[in-house]
Amino acid sequence: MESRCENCIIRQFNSLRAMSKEELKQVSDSKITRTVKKGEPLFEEGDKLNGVYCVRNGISKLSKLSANGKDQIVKLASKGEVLGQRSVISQESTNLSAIAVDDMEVCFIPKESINNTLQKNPNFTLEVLRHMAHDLKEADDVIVNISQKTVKQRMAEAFLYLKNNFGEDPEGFLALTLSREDISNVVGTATESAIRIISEFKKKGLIHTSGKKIGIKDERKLLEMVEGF
Amino acid sequence: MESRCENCIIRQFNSLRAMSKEELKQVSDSKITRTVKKGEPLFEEGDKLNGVYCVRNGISKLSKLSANGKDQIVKLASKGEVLGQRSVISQESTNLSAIAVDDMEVCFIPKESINNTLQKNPNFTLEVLRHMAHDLKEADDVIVNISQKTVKQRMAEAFLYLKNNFGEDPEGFLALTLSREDISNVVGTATESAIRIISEFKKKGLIHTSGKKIGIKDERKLLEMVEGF
DNA sequence: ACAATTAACTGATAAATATCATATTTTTAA
DNA sequence: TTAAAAATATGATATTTATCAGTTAATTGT
Repeated sequence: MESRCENCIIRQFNSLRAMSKEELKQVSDSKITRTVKKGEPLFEEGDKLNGVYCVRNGISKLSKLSANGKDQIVKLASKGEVLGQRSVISQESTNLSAIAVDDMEVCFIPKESINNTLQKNPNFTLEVLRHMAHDLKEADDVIVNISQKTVKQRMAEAFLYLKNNFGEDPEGFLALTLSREDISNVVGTATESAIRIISEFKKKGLIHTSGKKIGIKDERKLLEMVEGF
Repeated sequence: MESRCENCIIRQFNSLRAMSKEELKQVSDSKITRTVKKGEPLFEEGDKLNGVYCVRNGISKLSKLSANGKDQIVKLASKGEVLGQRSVISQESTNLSAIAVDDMEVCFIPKESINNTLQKNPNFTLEVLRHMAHDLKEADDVIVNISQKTVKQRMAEAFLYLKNNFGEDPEGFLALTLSREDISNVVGTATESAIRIISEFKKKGLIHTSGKKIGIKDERKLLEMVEGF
């Protein structure tokens, strides 16, 4: 199970690929592989992080608690994503909680290895910067979506997002199964509203469900709905 | 009017301060100072940027057009901020428009100077990274605010934000005067709703107005409103 | 396997917000 | 300076969304 970063394919998907052999070796020697059970936190809002987490398997939700007690899910991170980077870079406590949605396997990399490389290897820093630029662009899109689209449109968008990013299982259901509450926290609405819209979409033949599993039936119509037709 | 970056105090407020003398010299030689009149764009959504803009004076709104034809203002940038960085770094067209809210004075810095330094000076890259980490954190906060707070709470927050970031004029009005429409685009609501809430806040003695100028009268109560009391 | 807990669902209603219509004020440009 | 255009303002109403109350279904731990 335990293995060397140098041989880890996951690395190809994130900024660690810009590390030199030497640097990777150091990371590999200091990293700790950890499994996290569904529902358990990797870290929580306000924690001081002593390193970053590289996701090898499973999916984590990044969320922030609001004053009224509801969580808002800001991002769903899967294989290859590095979590906690922002906090380590700005040397502040995290503003987000990371909780496993699936059973996860992650590598913890102490911040020293990261900071060292950030200071010495401009390629690595630039690579991290590019990733963060991408995240920021996505965050801007989320802001516009949330404030300008209806809950129904955002729900449709969420289903398409889940299909495009996490795929479908052999029976045609979304591979990532979220609870209704998690869905409502992604979309930013009340859980009852999310459930109601799921029922409505089902009646209209846009999706089908089985237990908490949801499958997309009419992608075209969902897309039109997102666009506002 | 025209001056050398080496002597520019604005630089202290942004990542350019991490540049070496040599690098600054190159920037200074290639930069172009430009004035932008109120309402004119620095750049528009979809443009390919050939460089970044360093704000010397005035204020710019960064916004994104949504499908329903409304703008969402994602950020207000003032003296010292560098605009267009993300686009230059990720080598994509911008996802935001930058439009002058005030008369502005900006320096255009060709992307070559920036990219050169990004590749060679890890301190500079790290500095840019830190700024972007900060922006990303703020964006996350905006997402949570928009999805979890009422329009009234966000209006109250917007006024406090304007006071804290742009200050007040001698008569106690917010130094940055935005149109009602711009305010609604910051908050993410219909213009009529924004106007209605301004009237309500006025009646309740939270703010006072004179034409389009708005002044904060009861900061404490506004704060309580943001917190949800 | 089953009681207990939690999640999913539905209806009724209230609250928040958007939209449309229209009046008034302010700004702009000829 | 003044007519035209744009921005601000307010009322009436429709729509969207949240909240509360209660039911049914699914999960979990023993």
